[in-house]
Amino acid sequence: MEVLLKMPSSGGLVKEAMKIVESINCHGEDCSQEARKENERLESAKAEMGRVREENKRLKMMLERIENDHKALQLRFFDILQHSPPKNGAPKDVKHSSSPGSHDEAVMEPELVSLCLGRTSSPTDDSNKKEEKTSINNSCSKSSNEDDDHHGELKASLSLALDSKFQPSLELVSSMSRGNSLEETKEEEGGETWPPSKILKTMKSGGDEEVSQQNHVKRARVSVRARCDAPTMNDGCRWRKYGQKIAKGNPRPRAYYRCTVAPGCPVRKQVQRCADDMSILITTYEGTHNHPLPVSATAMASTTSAAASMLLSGSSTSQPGLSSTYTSTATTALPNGSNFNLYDNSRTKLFYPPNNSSPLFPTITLDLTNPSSLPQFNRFSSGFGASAPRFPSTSLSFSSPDSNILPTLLGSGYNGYGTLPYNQTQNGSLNLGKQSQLEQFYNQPTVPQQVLTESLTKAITSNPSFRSVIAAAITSMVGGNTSNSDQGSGGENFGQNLRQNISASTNPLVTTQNGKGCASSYFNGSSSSNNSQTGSHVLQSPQPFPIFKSTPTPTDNQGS
DNA sequence: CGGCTTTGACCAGCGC
DNA sequence: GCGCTGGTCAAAGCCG
Repeated sequence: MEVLLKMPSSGGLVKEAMKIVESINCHGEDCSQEARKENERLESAKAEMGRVREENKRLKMMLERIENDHKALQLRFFDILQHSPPKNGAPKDVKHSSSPGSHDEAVMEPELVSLCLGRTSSPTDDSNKKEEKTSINNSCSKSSNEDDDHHGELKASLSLALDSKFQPSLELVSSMSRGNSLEETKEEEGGETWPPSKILKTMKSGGDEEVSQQNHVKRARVSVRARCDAPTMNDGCRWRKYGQKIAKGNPRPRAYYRCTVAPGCPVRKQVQRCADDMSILITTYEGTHNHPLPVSATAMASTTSAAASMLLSGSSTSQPGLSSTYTSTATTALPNGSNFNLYDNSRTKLFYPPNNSSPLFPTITLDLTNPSSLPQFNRFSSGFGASAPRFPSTSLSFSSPDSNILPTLLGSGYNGYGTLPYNQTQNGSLNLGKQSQLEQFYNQPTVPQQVLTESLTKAITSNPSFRSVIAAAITSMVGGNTSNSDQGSGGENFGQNLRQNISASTNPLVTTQNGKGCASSYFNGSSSSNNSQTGSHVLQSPQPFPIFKSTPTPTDNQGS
């Protein structure tokens, strides 16, 4: 693995070394001059290595600091649990969320991956509304907890893992639920966030407890913009269309789909063409799968989960009065976008739209249409269609040109909550969104590649299941588009190498894709949307996702 | 026949 | 209260 990770080395060190090796073989009179030059190169290489060492040291310090933060948060979490009166045993659920009832669900097929989009609540009893305040994420926690009981299974919960290192995330949720967020409180007291009352009725009458567990949880919407000629994106899940509407401001109808992989799965998606560019398909995902996902669906699920987690993390930490050590220092100068710091160097950061007074359904947008405009953080997504957004929208860019961001990301402790294995650097994971950063990072001539290599090697080898997860994630980022030679060699090679060698490289997204990718053409230019949405940040992936290929959906639900 | 799509109706939230 | 809009339901029809 280590060798594989080192393969993508594309930076100056390797080149320098090659040149030095070449110089050793030189013959003739120019050798002395050449040798002098090579000496100089050697010196510069040494200097660079020194810089790398310093960087390494810096990263280690950062990691230490994050671990300390984590421990503090963990202590704080337990402290809060002890001091707050238990609500129907909810805290206990947080700690030990595995229950006999959930066990069956958690026992998954080896090729299934449990993915949680956004946050979930406890799958225990939908009538215990209060319990949900403290048992958010339990459903995913269970999966992760079960993971411990089923080593070797290809499972990856993209939400809260019960690894102790994830505890701070629970604290964040807990803190938020205790009333630091007015909106959240109102939401919870109102008792209706998602699904709507009708759905609730249906769920209750239908006796599907799994579905109703997700009530009252602030839910992120993850909107994916991608060029796609097909009616919908093939994200690996099975969807059933249950409605279609003409949305205001967009002549194209909006189609509503429901996940049918499992009978009671609450996950919905909305599909709509962009009003300004009909070739852009906007798919908005809502909810959390309450069932194992086929591997083919993990790429999208992991992507959306990562985005949702990022969004939710940001939204939670931005709540005024939040009794968390996580504070927002993100600066956004939107919409002009010249200043957009996702993170600072100290703590988990959020990127939250300035206009976030009522984040009932915060939306995060993954803009996969414009990988070429990396410095553009101000690419505003229309969110969903061209209609005025009902909810504040957050869009982020996966592709920051700032190489400094990666060390921050890698050690940012972004495992705030809504955690994903991808986010857990210190837990041997890598944020999916950061994956792209990583690719960029690799392309920087001065990056400490060895540091990264070691970190990644450690991360990957420390967690067997993570190997498969990262493979799926990387596959989703780079796997399906090997033909795009102009997309940065380092990261892509990295992904390819991983994809070819990691055990879970059987991702159907890779193996079955037939070149009908919808996102093969990139959006270049800024005409894609009028996107006047205030405070939107766009997640842009420098790599098109292989999932955006034609879907078997026979009918064109986008109308014409 | 089962699963899916289509489509008009219905409902809830929100702003005026 | 009314109208607008988004979201969902459910009957009807289609399809393999």
